[in-house]
Amino acid sequence: MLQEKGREEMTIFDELKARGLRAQLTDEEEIKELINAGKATFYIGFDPTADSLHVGHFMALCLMKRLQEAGNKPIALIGGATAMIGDPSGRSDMRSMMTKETIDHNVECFKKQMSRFIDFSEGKAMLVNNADWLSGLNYIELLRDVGVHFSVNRMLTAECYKQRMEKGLSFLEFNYMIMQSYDFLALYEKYGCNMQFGGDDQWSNMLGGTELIRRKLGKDAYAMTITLLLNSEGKKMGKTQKGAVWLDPNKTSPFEFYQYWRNVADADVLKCIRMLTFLPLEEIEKMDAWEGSQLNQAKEILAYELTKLVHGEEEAVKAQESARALFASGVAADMPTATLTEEDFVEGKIDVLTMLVKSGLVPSKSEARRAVEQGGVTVEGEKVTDIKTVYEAAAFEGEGIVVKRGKKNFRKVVK
RNA sequence: GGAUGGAUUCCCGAGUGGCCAAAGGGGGCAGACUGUAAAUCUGUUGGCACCGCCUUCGAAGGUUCGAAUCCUUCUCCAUCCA
Repeated sequence: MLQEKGREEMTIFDELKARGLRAQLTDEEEIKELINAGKATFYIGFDPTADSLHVGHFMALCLMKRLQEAGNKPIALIGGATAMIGDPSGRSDMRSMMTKETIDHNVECFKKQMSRFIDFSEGKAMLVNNADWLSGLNYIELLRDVGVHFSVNRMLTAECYKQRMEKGLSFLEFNYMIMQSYDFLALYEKYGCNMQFGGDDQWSNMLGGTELIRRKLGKDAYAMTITLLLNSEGKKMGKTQKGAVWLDPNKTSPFEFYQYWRNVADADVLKCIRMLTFLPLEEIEKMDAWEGSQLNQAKEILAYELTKLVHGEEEAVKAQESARALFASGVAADMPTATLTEEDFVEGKIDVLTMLVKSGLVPSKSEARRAVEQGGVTVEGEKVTDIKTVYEAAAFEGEGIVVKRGKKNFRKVVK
Protein backbone atom coordinates (compact mmCIF):
# COMPACT_ATOMS: atom_id res chain seq x y z
CA MET A 1 0.00 0.00 0.00
CA LEU A 2 2.86 2.29 0.85
CA GLN A 3 4.73 1.44 -2.29
CA GLU A 4 1.72 2.09 -4.45
CA LYS A 5 1.36 5.60 -3.18
CA GLY A 6 4.99 6.54 -3.56
CA ARG A 7 7.03 7.03 -0.46
CA GLU A 8 8.00 10.63 -0.43
CA GLU A 9 4.50 11.77 -1.17
CA MET A 10 2.95 10.32 1.91
CA THR A 11 0.87 12.90 3.70
CA ILE A 12 1.11 13.64 7.36
CA PHE A 13 -2.38 12.30 7.85
CA ASP A 14 -1.48 8.98 6.27
CA GLU A 15 1.76 8.84 8.16
CA LEU A 16 0.02 9.17 11.49
CA LYS A 17 -2.20 6.31 10.48
CA ALA A 18 0.66 4.16 9.27
CA ARG A 19 2.48 4.68 12.50
CA GLY A 20 -0.52 3.54 14.46
CA LEU A 21 -0.94 6.87 16.16
CA ARG A 22 -4.44 7.71 15.05
CA ALA A 23 -7.14 6.71 17.49
CA GLN A 24 -10.37 8.72 17.35
CA LEU A 25 -11.33 11.69 15.20
CA THR A 26 -14.30 14.02 15.19
CA ASP A 27 -14.35 14.48 11.44
CA GLU A 28 -11.94 12.47 9.36
CA GLU A 29 -12.28 14.37 6.08
CA GLU A 30 -12.01 17.83 7.56
CA ILE A 31 -9.06 16.93 9.72
CA LYS A 32 -7.29 15.29 6.83
CA GLU A 33 -7.56 18.40 4.71
CA LEU A 34 -6.68 20.69 7.53
CA ILE A 35 -3.47 19.08 8.65
CA ASN A 36 -2.30 18.00 5.22
CA ALA A 37 -2.60 21.58 4.05
CA GLY A 38 -0.79 22.83 7.14
CA LYS A 39 -3.77 24.93 8.08
CA ALA A 40 -4.29 23.70 11.57
CA THR A 41 -3.50 25.69 14.66
CA PHE A 42 -3.68 22.97 17.22
CA TYR A 43 -3.06 22.53 20.88
CA ILE A 44 -2.07 19.77 23.21
CA GLY A 45 -2.43 20.15 26.94
CA PHE A 46 0.12 19.08 29.53
CA ASP A 47 -0.69 19.11 33.21
CA PRO A 48 2.38 19.93 35.27
CA THR A 49 1.93 17.23 37.88
CA ALA A 50 5.65 16.54 38.25
CA ASP A 51 8.87 18.45 37.81
CA SER A 52 9.77 16.66 34.60
CA LEU A 53 8.09 15.44 31.47
CA HIS A 54 7.89 11.70 30.98
CA VAL A 55 7.49 9.25 28.16
CA GLY A 56 3.78 9.87 27.78
CA HIS A 57 4.44 13.55 27.18
CA PHE A 58 7.23 12.67 24.83
CA MET A 59 4.80 11.03 22.47
CA ALA A 60 2.68 14.13 22.39
CA LEU A 61 5.73 16.28 21.76
CA CYS A 62 6.73 14.07 18.85
CA LEU A 63 3.28 14.43 17.43
CA MET A 64 3.59 18.19 17.72
CA LYS A 65 6.90 18.07 15.96
CA ARG A 66 5.52 15.99 13.13
CA LEU A 67 2.60 18.30 12.64
CA GLN A 68 4.78 21.36 12.88
CA GLU A 69 7.03 19.97 10.17
CA ALA A 70 3.95 19.58 8.01
CA GLY A 71 3.32 23.28 8.36
CA ASN A 72 0.81 23.34 11.17
CA LYS A 73 1.13 25.62 14.14
CA PRO A 74 1.37 24.03 17.57
CA ILE A 75 0.30 25.52 20.84
CA ALA A 76 1.66 23.78 23.89
CA LEU A 77 -0.73 24.41 26.71
CA ILE A 78 0.58 23.95 30.19
CA GLY A 79 -2.21 23.33 32.62
CA GLY A 80 -1.12 25.49 35.50
CA ALA A 81 -4.75 25.80 36.53
CA THR A 82 -6.11 22.39 35.59
CA ALA A 83 -3.28 20.73 37.49
CA MET A 84 -4.86 22.14 40.62
CA ILE A 85 -8.01 20.18 39.90
CA GLY A 86 -6.64 16.86 38.75
CA ASP A 87 -7.93 14.97 35.76
CA PRO A 88 -10.02 11.98 36.79
CA SER A 89 -9.75 10.35 33.35
CA GLY A 90 -8.28 6.91 33.57
CA ARG A 91 -7.55 7.18 37.24
CA SER A 92 -9.08 5.07 39.91
CA ASP A 93 -8.54 7.44 42.76
CA MET A 94 -8.07 11.09 43.45
CA ARG A 95 -4.72 12.66 42.92
CA SER A 96 -3.20 14.25 45.95
CA MET A 97 -3.58 17.99 45.90
CA MET A 98 -0.60 20.03 44.89
CA THR A 99 0.29 23.43 46.22
CA LYS A 100 0.46 26.41 43.94
CA GLU A 101 4.20 26.72 44.53
CA THR A 102 4.84 23.16 43.41
CA ILE A 103 2.78 23.66 40.29
CA ASP A 104 4.55 26.89 39.44
CA HIS A 105 7.86 25.18 39.80
CA ASN A 106 6.70 22.33 37.58
CA VAL A 107 5.45 24.73 34.95
CA GLU A 108 8.94 26.20 34.70
CA CYS A 109 10.51 22.77 34.37
CA PHE A 110 8.06 21.83 31.63
CA LYS A 111 8.78 24.98 29.70
CA LYS A 112 12.48 24.33 29.70
CA GLN A 113 12.16 20.76 28.55
CA MET A 114 9.62 21.51 25.86
CA SER A 115 11.71 24.12 24.16
CA ARG A 116 14.24 21.39 23.45
CA PHE A 117 11.76 19.54 21.27
CA ILE A 118 9.62 22.16 19.69
CA ASP A 119 10.79 25.16 17.73
CA PHE A 120 9.21 28.16 19.40
CA SER A 121 11.16 30.74 17.44
CA GLU A 122 9.55 33.38 15.25
CA GLY A 123 6.03 32.51 16.20
CA LYS A 124 6.31 28.97 14.80
CA ALA A 125 4.79 27.66 17.97
CA MET A 126 3.37 28.98 21.18
CA LEU A 127 3.56 28.11 24.80
CA VAL A 128 0.69 29.18 27.02
CA ASN A 129 -0.50 28.53 30.54
CA ASN A 130 -4.20 28.13 31.20
CA ALA A 131 -3.82 29.74 34.60
CA ASP A 132 -3.72 32.98 32.61
CA TRP A 133 -7.40 32.76 31.79
CA LEU A 134 -8.80 30.20 34.17
CA SER A 135 -7.66 31.55 37.51
CA GLY A 136 -9.38 34.89 37.06
CA LEU A 137 -12.78 33.46 36.28
CA ASN A 138 -15.80 34.51 38.23
CA TYR A 139 -17.90 31.64 39.46
CA ILE A 140 -21.35 33.04 38.68
CA GLU A 141 -20.30 34.33 35.27
CA LEU A 142 -18.75 31.03 34.40
CA LEU A 143 -21.87 29.14 35.35
CA ARG A 144 -24.00 31.43 33.21
CA ASP A 145 -21.65 31.53 30.22
CA VAL A 146 -20.37 28.02 30.17
CA GLY A 147 -22.37 25.98 32.64
CA VAL A 148 -25.58 26.29 30.65
CA HIS A 149 -23.99 24.41 27.79
CA PHE A 150 -23.18 21.30 29.73
CA SER A 151 -25.59 18.53 30.52
CA VAL A 152 -24.72 16.67 33.66
CA ASN A 153 -26.49 13.61 32.33
CA ARG A 154 -24.30 13.66 29.26
CA MET A 155 -21.16 14.18 31.24
CA LEU A 156 -21.88 11.27 33.52
CA THR A 157 -22.12 8.91 30.58
CA ALA A 158 -18.61 9.88 29.49
CA GLU A 159 -16.20 7.01 29.61
CA CYS A 160 -13.72 8.91 31.71
CA TYR A 161 -16.15 9.19 34.59
CA LYS A 162 -17.59 5.71 34.48
CA GLN A 163 -14.84 4.10 36.48
CA ARG A 164 -15.10 6.80 39.05
CA MET A 165 -18.84 6.45 39.43
CA GLU A 166 -18.20 3.35 41.46
CA LYS A 167 -15.36 4.59 43.57
CA GLY A 168 -16.54 8.12 44.04
CA LEU A 169 -15.91 11.26 42.09
CA SER A 170 -15.58 14.62 43.76
CA PHE A 171 -17.24 17.74 42.40
CA LEU A 172 -13.78 19.21 42.08
CA GLU A 173 -12.65 16.59 39.62
CA PHE A 174 -15.99 16.55 37.89
CA ASN A 175 -15.21 20.07 36.76
CA TYR A 176 -12.05 19.08 34.98
CA MET A 177 -13.89 18.48 31.73
CA ILE A 178 -15.46 21.90 31.87
CA MET A 179 -12.13 23.59 32.39
CA GLN A 180 -10.53 21.71 29.55
CA SER A 181 -13.44 22.61 27.32
CA TYR A 182 -13.08 26.21 28.33
CA ASP A 183 -9.40 26.07 27.41
CA PHE A 184 -10.25 25.05 23.88
CA LEU A 185 -12.80 27.83 23.60
CA ALA A 186 -10.34 30.39 24.95
CA LEU A 187 -7.61 29.29 22.55
CA TYR A 188 -10.04 29.32 19.66
CA GLU A 189 -11.02 32.88 20.39
CA LYS A 190 -7.56 34.17 21.20
CA TYR A 191 -5.40 32.41 18.66
CA GLY A 192 -7.74 30.81 16.18
CA CYS A 193 -6.88 27.39 17.51
CA ASN A 194 -9.12 25.05 15.53
CA MET A 195 -7.92 21.67 16.64
CA GLN A 196 -6.95 19.71 19.69
CA PHE A 197 -4.84 16.60 19.99
CA GLY A 198 -4.41 14.43 23.02
CA GLY A 199 -4.14 10.94 24.42
CA ASP A 200 -7.04 8.62 23.81
CA ASP A 201 -8.07 8.89 27.46
CA GLN A 202 -8.77 12.56 26.81
CA TRP A 203 -11.44 11.94 24.20
CA SER A 204 -14.45 12.98 26.22
CA ASN A 205 -12.76 16.07 27.58
CA MET A 206 -11.82 17.07 24.07
CA LEU A 207 -15.29 16.54 22.72
CA GLY A 208 -16.51 18.81 25.48
CA GLY A 209 -14.41 21.55 23.93
CA THR A 210 -15.60 21.10 20.36
CA GLU A 211 -19.19 21.12 21.55
CA LEU A 212 -18.72 24.20 23.65
CA ILE A 213 -17.25 26.04 20.69
CA ARG A 214 -20.15 24.98 18.51
CA ARG A 215 -22.73 26.08 21.04
CA LYS A 216 -21.15 29.34 22.04
CA LEU A 217 -19.78 30.46 18.70
CA GLY A 218 -21.55 28.27 16.18
CA LYS A 219 -18.15 27.34 14.76
CA ASP A 220 -16.54 24.00 14.05
CA ALA A 221 -13.41 22.86 15.80
CA TYR A 222 -11.86 19.42 15.61
CA ALA A 223 -10.31 16.88 17.87
CA MET A 224 -8.19 13.84 17.34
CA THR A 225 -6.68 11.44 19.82
CA ILE A 226 -3.57 9.35 19.52
CA THR A 227 -3.30 5.78 20.64
CA LEU A 228 -2.04 5.30 24.14
CA LEU A 229 1.26 3.52 24.23
CA LEU A 230 0.37 0.27 25.91
CA ASN A 231 2.55 -2.78 26.21
CA SER A 232 1.43 -6.26 25.27
CA GLU A 233 0.03 -6.71 28.76
CA GLY A 234 -2.19 -3.69 28.37
CA LYS A 235 -0.28 -1.48 30.77
CA LYS A 236 0.91 2.00 30.02
CA MET A 237 4.47 2.05 28.88
CA GLY A 238 7.05 4.33 30.36
CA LYS A 239 6.51 3.16 33.90
CA THR A 240 8.89 1.12 35.95
CA GLN A 241 8.71 -0.22 39.44
CA LYS A 242 10.38 2.93 40.64
CA GLY A 243 7.94 5.18 38.81
CA ALA A 244 7.91 6.96 35.50
CA VAL A 245 10.69 7.02 32.97
CA TRP A 246 11.60 10.70 32.98
CA LEU A 247 13.07 12.85 30.28
CA ASP A 248 15.13 14.76 32.82
CA PRO A 249 18.61 13.17 32.85
CA ASN A 250 18.90 13.86 36.55
CA LYS A 251 15.81 11.82 37.28
CA THR A 252 16.38 9.05 34.75
CA SER A 253 19.93 8.87 33.47
CA PRO A 254 20.48 8.44 29.73
CA PHE A 255 21.84 4.97 30.48
CA GLU A 256 18.72 3.96 32.40
CA PHE A 257 16.59 5.50 29.71
CA TYR A 258 18.42 3.51 27.07
CA GLN A 259 18.09 0.32 29.10
CA TYR A 260 14.37 0.79 29.53
CA TRP A 261 13.84 0.62 25.80
CA ARG A 262 16.52 -2.00 25.26
CA ASN A 263 14.47 -4.26 27.52
CA VAL A 264 10.98 -3.91 26.08
CA ALA A 265 9.17 -7.13 25.28
CA ASP A 266 9.48 -8.66 21.81
CA ALA A 267 5.83 -8.02 21.20
CA ASP A 268 6.24 -4.30 21.76
CA VAL A 269 9.41 -3.31 19.91
CA LEU A 270 8.00 -2.62 16.49
CA LYS A 271 5.05 -0.77 17.87
CA CYS A 272 7.38 1.48 19.83
CA ILE A 273 9.64 2.09 16.86
CA ARG A 274 6.68 2.98 14.72
CA MET A 275 5.02 5.24 17.21
CA LEU A 276 7.96 6.92 18.87
CA THR A 277 10.83 7.23 16.45
CA PHE A 278 11.22 9.32 13.34
CA LEU A 279 12.73 6.50 11.32
CA PRO A 280 11.33 6.32 7.79
CA LEU A 281 8.41 3.96 7.47
CA GLU A 282 9.99 1.85 4.77
CA GLU A 283 12.85 1.03 7.10
CA ILE A 284 10.39 0.01 9.76
CA GLU A 285 8.55 -2.16 7.27
CA LYS A 286 11.70 -4.20 6.81
CA MET A 287 12.09 -4.76 10.52
CA ASP A 288 8.56 -5.99 10.64
CA ALA A 289 9.73 -9.31 9.24
CA TRP A 290 12.31 -9.81 11.98
CA GLU A 291 11.79 -12.60 14.42
CA GLY A 292 13.32 -14.23 17.44
CA SER A 293 16.74 -13.09 18.48
CA GLN A 294 16.91 -10.76 15.54
CA LEU A 295 14.50 -8.57 17.41
CA ASN A 296 17.34 -7.79 19.72
CA GLN A 297 18.71 -5.59 16.98
CA ALA A 298 15.42 -3.81 16.74
CA LYS A 299 15.57 -3.15 20.46
CA GLU A 300 19.00 -1.62 20.11
CA ILE A 301 17.74 0.59 17.34
CA LEU A 302 14.75 1.65 19.38
CA ALA A 303 16.83 2.40 22.45
CA TYR A 304 19.43 4.29 20.49
CA GLU A 305 16.97 6.37 18.50
CA LEU A 306 14.95 7.41 21.50
CA THR A 307 17.95 8.20 23.64
CA LYS A 308 19.24 10.32 20.79
CA LEU A 309 15.97 12.20 20.48
CA VAL A 310 15.75 12.89 24.18
CA HIS A 311 19.35 13.25 25.31
CA GLY A 312 21.25 13.94 22.11
CA GLU A 313 23.52 11.85 19.93
CA GLU A 314 26.54 11.96 22.19
CA GLU A 315 24.67 10.55 25.17
CA ALA A 316 23.01 7.95 22.99
CA VAL A 317 26.34 6.69 21.71
CA LYS A 318 27.73 6.60 25.22
CA ALA A 319 24.74 4.70 26.56
CA GLN A 320 24.88 2.21 23.73
CA GLU A 321 28.58 1.57 24.09
CA SER A 322 28.32 1.16 27.83
CA ALA A 323 25.48 -1.27 27.46
CA ARG A 324 27.24 -3.34 24.83
CA ALA A 325 30.48 -3.50 26.77
CA LEU A 326 28.73 -4.24 30.03
CA PHE A 327 26.71 -7.12 28.75
CA ALA A 328 29.52 -8.57 26.68
CA SER A 329 32.44 -8.38 29.07
CA GLY A 330 31.00 -7.00 32.26
CA VAL A 331 33.17 -3.92 32.09
CA ALA A 332 32.59 -0.55 30.56
CA ALA A 333 34.39 2.74 30.59
CA ASP A 334 31.26 4.66 31.25
CA MET A 335 29.07 3.00 33.84
CA PRO A 336 27.26 4.27 36.91
CA THR A 337 29.77 4.94 39.62
CA ALA A 338 29.36 4.91 43.35
CA THR A 339 31.89 6.55 45.61
CA LEU A 340 32.70 5.31 49.07
CA THR A 341 34.02 7.66 51.71
CA GLU A 342 36.52 7.16 54.48
CA GLU A 343 33.72 6.70 57.04
CA ASP A 344 32.40 3.67 55.19
CA PHE A 345 35.51 1.74 56.13
CA VAL A 346 36.26 0.22 59.46
CA GLU A 347 39.97 -0.12 60.07
CA GLY A 348 40.56 0.22 56.36
CA LYS A 349 38.13 -2.56 55.49
CA ILE A 350 34.55 -2.94 54.33
CA ASP A 351 32.34 -6.02 54.17
CA VAL A 352 30.31 -6.98 51.07
CA LEU A 353 26.94 -6.23 52.59
CA THR A 354 27.83 -2.71 53.65
CA MET A 355 29.51 -2.13 50.33
CA LEU A 356 26.39 -3.21 48.43
CA VAL A 357 24.22 -0.87 50.44
CA LYS A 358 26.61 2.07 50.19
CA SER A 359 26.95 1.64 46.46
CA GLY A 360 23.20 1.88 46.09
CA LEU A 361 22.81 -1.55 44.52
CA VAL A 362 20.47 -2.68 47.28
CA PRO A 363 18.29 -0.69 49.68
CA SER A 364 19.07 -2.61 52.87
CA LYS A 365 21.49 -5.04 54.40
CA SER A 366 18.85 -7.72 54.51
CA GLU A 367 18.47 -7.48 50.77
CA ALA A 368 22.20 -7.46 50.36
CA ARG A 369 22.40 -10.66 52.38
CA ARG A 370 19.70 -12.28 50.30
CA ALA A 371 21.32 -11.22 47.06
CA VAL A 372 24.62 -12.79 48.10
CA GLU A 373 23.03 -15.92 49.50
CA GLN A 374 21.11 -16.47 46.29
CA GLY A 375 24.18 -16.09 44.18
CA GLY A 376 23.23 -12.76 42.67
CA VAL A 377 26.32 -10.75 43.47
CA THR A 378 29.46 -10.64 41.40
CA VAL A 379 32.54 -8.61 42.21
CA GLU A 380 35.16 -8.18 39.50
CA GLY A 381 33.69 -11.12 37.63
CA GLU A 382 33.82 -13.45 40.64
CA LYS A 383 30.64 -14.66 42.26
CA VAL A 384 30.54 -13.77 45.94
CA THR A 385 29.43 -16.73 48.01
CA ASP A 386 30.18 -15.66 51.56
CA ILE A 387 28.31 -12.80 53.21
CA LYS A 388 31.29 -12.22 55.44
CA THR A 389 33.65 -11.38 52.58
CA VAL A 390 35.71 -8.29 53.39
CA TYR A 391 37.52 -5.91 51.07
CA GLU A 392 40.55 -3.76 51.69
CA ALA A 393 40.17 -0.04 51.12
CA ALA A 394 43.07 -0.13 48.71
CA ALA A 395 41.07 -2.28 46.29
CA PHE A 396 38.75 0.63 45.56
CA GLU A 397 41.47 3.09 44.74
CA GLY A 398 42.27 4.07 41.19
CA GLU A 399 40.00 2.24 38.75
CA GLY A 400 37.79 0.90 41.50
CA ILE A 401 36.02 -2.43 41.27
CA VAL A 402 33.02 -3.55 39.27
CA VAL A 403 30.11 -4.85 41.29
CA LYS A 404 27.12 -6.56 39.76
CA ARG A 405 23.80 -7.45 41.35
CA GLY A 406 21.61 -9.68 39.27
CA LYS A 407 22.03 -9.50 35.53
CA LYS A 408 21.39 -5.90 34.83
CA ASN A 409 22.59 -3.86 37.76
CA PHE A 410 26.19 -2.79 37.46
CA ARG A 411 28.15 -0.28 39.40
CA LYS A 412 31.73 0.77 39.53
CA VAL A 413 32.66 1.33 43.13
CA VAL A 414 35.54 3.65 43.86
CA LYS A 415 36.90 5.32 46.91
C1' G B 1 -27.65 14.32 60.55
C1' G B 2 -29.10 8.67 61.31
C1' A B 3 -28.10 3.25 60.43
C1' U B 4 -24.76 -0.45 59.03
C1' G B 5 -20.17 -2.33 57.24
C1' G B 6 -15.03 -1.45 56.79
C1' A B 7 -9.49 0.34 57.46
C1' U B 8 -4.07 -5.73 57.71
C1' U B 9 2.75 -5.76 55.21
C1' C B 10 4.21 -2.73 47.80
C1' C B 11 -1.21 -4.15 45.95
C1' C B 12 -5.49 -7.48 46.51
C1' G B 13 -6.93 -10.30 50.50
C1' A B 14 -7.10 -14.26 54.88
C1' G B 15 -6.55 -13.98 60.05
C1' U B 16 -11.42 -12.49 65.53
C1' G B 17 -6.55 -13.69 72.50
C1' G B 18 -0.76 -17.07 72.48
C1' C B 19 1.49 -21.94 67.31
C1' C B 20 1.54 -14.20 63.75
C1' A B 21 6.70 -10.85 60.76
C1' A B 22 0.99 -12.52 59.92
C1' A B 23 -2.21 -17.78 54.87
C1' G B 24 -3.07 -17.27 49.57
C1' G B 25 -2.63 -14.52 45.06
C1' G B 26 -0.44 -10.45 42.31
C1' G B 27 3.85 -7.65 41.81
C1' G B 28 9.15 -7.22 42.94
C1' C B 29 14.02 -9.39 43.57
C1' A B 30 17.55 -13.53 42.78
C1' G B 31 18.80 -18.36 40.39
C1' A B 32 18.09 -22.05 36.13
C1' C B 33 16.78 -21.89 30.86
C1' U B 34 17.63 -17.85 27.03
C1' G B 35 18.45 -13.37 23.10
C1' U B 36 19.85 -7.76 28.28
C1' A B 37 12.79 -10.86 25.43
C1' A B 38 8.50 -13.85 26.69
C1' A B 39 6.85 -18.36 28.86
C1' U B 40 8.25 -21.95 32.49
C1' C B 41 10.54 -23.93 36.95
C1' U B 42 13.07 -22.87 41.86
C1' G B 43 14.15 -19.72 45.89
C1' U B 44 13.04 -15.18 48.21
C1' U B 45 10.12 -10.81 49.60
C1' G B 46 9.82 -5.48 57.28
C1' G B 47 14.60 -4.05 59.69
C1' C B 48 19.00 -5.18 62.38
C1' A B 49 24.24 -6.71 65.90
C1' C B 50 20.04 -12.61 61.64
C1' C B 51 19.83 -19.81 65.44
C1' G B 52 18.43 -13.83 68.75
C1' C B 53 16.44 -8.95 69.00
C1' C B 54 13.50 -4.61 67.31
C1' U B 55 9.38 -2.25 64.60
C1' U B 56 4.61 -3.28 61.84
C1' C B 57 -2.02 -4.93 61.18
C1' G B 58 -6.03 3.44 60.40
C1' A B 59 -4.60 6.87 65.38
C1' A B 60 -4.44 7.36 70.67
C1' G B 61 -5.47 5.13 75.21
C1' G B 62 -7.14 0.69 78.22
C1' U B 63 -7.99 -4.72 79.76
C1' U B 64 -4.60 -9.06 79.95
C1' C B 65 1.03 -12.95 81.89
C1' G B 66 0.14 -12.18 76.49
C1' A B 67 -3.63 -8.17 71.50
C1' A B 68 -3.80 -7.57 64.29
C1' U B 69 -7.57 -9.98 67.28
C1' C B 70 -11.35 -7.68 73.38
C1' C B 71 -12.99 -2.44 75.42
C1' U B 72 -13.06 3.22 74.92
C1' U B 73 -12.40 7.61 72.14
C1' C B 74 -10.95 9.67 67.52
C1' U B 75 -9.92 9.93 62.05
C1' C B 76 -11.01 8.34 57.28
C1' C B 77 -13.83 5.32 53.60
C1' A B 78 -18.17 2.57 51.56
C1' U B 79 -23.46 1.46 51.32
C1' C B 80 -28.46 2.65 52.69
C1' C B 81 -31.86 6.40 54.86
C1' A B 82 -32.56 11.94 55.23
